[in-house]
Amino acid sequence: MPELPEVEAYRRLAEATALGRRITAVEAPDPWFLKGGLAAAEVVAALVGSRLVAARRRGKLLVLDTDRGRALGLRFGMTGRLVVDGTAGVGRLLYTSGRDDPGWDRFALRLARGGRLRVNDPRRLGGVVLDPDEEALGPDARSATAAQLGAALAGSAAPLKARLLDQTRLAGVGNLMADELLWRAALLPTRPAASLLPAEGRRLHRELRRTVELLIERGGSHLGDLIPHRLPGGTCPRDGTPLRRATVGGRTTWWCPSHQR
DNA sequence: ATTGTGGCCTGCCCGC
DNA sequence: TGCGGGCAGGCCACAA
Repeated sequence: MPELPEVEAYRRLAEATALGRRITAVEAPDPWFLKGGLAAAEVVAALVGSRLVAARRRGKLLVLDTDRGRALGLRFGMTGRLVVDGTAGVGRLLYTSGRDDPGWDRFALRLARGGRLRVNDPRRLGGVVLDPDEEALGPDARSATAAQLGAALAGSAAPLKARLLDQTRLAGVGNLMADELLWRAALLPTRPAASLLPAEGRRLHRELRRTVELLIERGGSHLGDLIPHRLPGGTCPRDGTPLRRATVGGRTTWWCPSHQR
């Protein structure tokens, strides 16, 4: 599903194909997809006639800046895909259809010379905002320093995984990447966030950086080494131990009871 | 403030 | 063969 690696792929797609192009029209057929009471007419007034000048990402939020100072914020939920001129930002997403049904196009920008930038989202869990509050998000997981990661975990009795998923503390880690990261860092998801020893904190930061880069390179949050084994009967690909499954931080969580401590 | 829970959304998969 | 129930998780509202 769209976590940091997928949204980074969307960002690169938008940057490569849409920058410099003028917005000629806005298609907003689904009022539900416009968040915070936003009206389609407001989006039209803010964007039509302007030109896309930057494609940025913070966590799972994609921000498209225009030359008139307004910014479009796109969220992809669990099943949202970005498609520009018929080219999709990623191949497959886990937990969703492989089809590209036009009826699932929830929002689109028509671009000069006949192109289209659209969000195709079967489950409608994504959304659109104008001038998103980027400061409400924590530091981006790709560039977070060890000190920033430490601050995100400090003083918290919540499960480590819950804190990693808290987008206001650290932006970009979703459920699949959290399981992959903790498996690689050999840390139990249920550990109190503030219980990490200094060496464990350094290890978590090192594995966060590595995991994010690896999954961006592979092209998806579901392309980790643990993820294929997150199934009933699955075993740890490192040591063969049967994986455990439970709900942690409100999400289905899989881990190796042997090497994750 | 912190932490946990439930609901939203809907395509897909499993068992009957 | 069709049907119904459960499942997936990002995000938000709400409660304790």
